[in-house]
Amino acid sequence: MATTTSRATTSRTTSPELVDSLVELSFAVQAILTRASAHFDLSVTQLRLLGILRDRTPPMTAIAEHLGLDRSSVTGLVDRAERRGLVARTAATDDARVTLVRTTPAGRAVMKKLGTVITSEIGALCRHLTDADLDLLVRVAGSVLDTFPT
Amino acid sequence: MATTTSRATTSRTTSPELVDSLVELSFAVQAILTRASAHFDLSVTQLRLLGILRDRTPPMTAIAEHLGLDRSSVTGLVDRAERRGLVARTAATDDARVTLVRTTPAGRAVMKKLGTVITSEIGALCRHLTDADLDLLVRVAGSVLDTFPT
DNA sequence: TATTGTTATACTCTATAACTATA
DNA sequence: TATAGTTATAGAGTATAACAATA
Repeated sequence: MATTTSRATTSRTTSPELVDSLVELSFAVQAILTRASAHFDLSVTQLRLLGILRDRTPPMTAIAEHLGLDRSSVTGLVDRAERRGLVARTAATDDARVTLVRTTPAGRAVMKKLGTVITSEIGALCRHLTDADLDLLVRVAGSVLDTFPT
Repeated sequence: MATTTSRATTSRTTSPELVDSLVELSFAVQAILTRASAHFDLSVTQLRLLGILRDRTPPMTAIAEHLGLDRSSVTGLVDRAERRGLVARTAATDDARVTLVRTTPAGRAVMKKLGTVITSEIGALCRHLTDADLDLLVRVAGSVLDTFPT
């Protein structure tokens, strides 16, 4: 399966090293996010929710699409965040079916603190990289994400 | 925040771009793992369990340490995997308290297929990178992981 | 009829606390 | 006493199916 005798010029084999590197790196970053969020009694999903609401006030359905979740899952997610005073539901004025979600001041305060912690931990993760490697990492990661169908 | 007038020579500020790049990249990889695992009715946690057992037959406690979970969580994890015929518990001969976990042929077959899918998807994620950038990514990711206290 | 959001239900994942068996 | 593993319990996260309200 790894060896293709005749293949298009645009195709190439993917090395096991690349797969392992990216997968392990993603688990390392996720571990940082999990630990930092837990410090504020949040799950990574709650962190992502607050991240989405940082500069938006989207309908429930838009949140579901962003997170790749079913709408019913987002109902519970927002329920729990709202119960803790981190977000608030508001009715849309133009369409009575739509519920908009926004962060509360408490939610924004938590995100600000969390951002500081996460930045520090990511910095520690990369502490042995040269400045040149850091720049390249940002460029390459950005290049990957730009062409990734989210 | 970006300008620090007095700081140690070993310290440096971490750019928001670096944090965003690594976090988003990790979510992209996790999304691939989630989708690929779901294709075989597995969670990412079950995938990690099978990954650990690829070349080991560890005690329950070792699995818990590897995954950063409580031992009781691993009990349920292995229960569900065993119920599906993917792993099997065996008694250790030297210490009657210890339970060893191994993959079954069915578990190894699933992992083989999953590996193919994941490799393909990671390859697609990186399809726009040059060969030089791929090498860089592997080298930098490896460098980060080598110095990361897992 | 189609869309938005919720509810009911069920399963996985996870932790804490208490327990059993063994060392 | 200490360690390995399980059980009981509780809660978060997720999906499917059915539903109400609105478009």
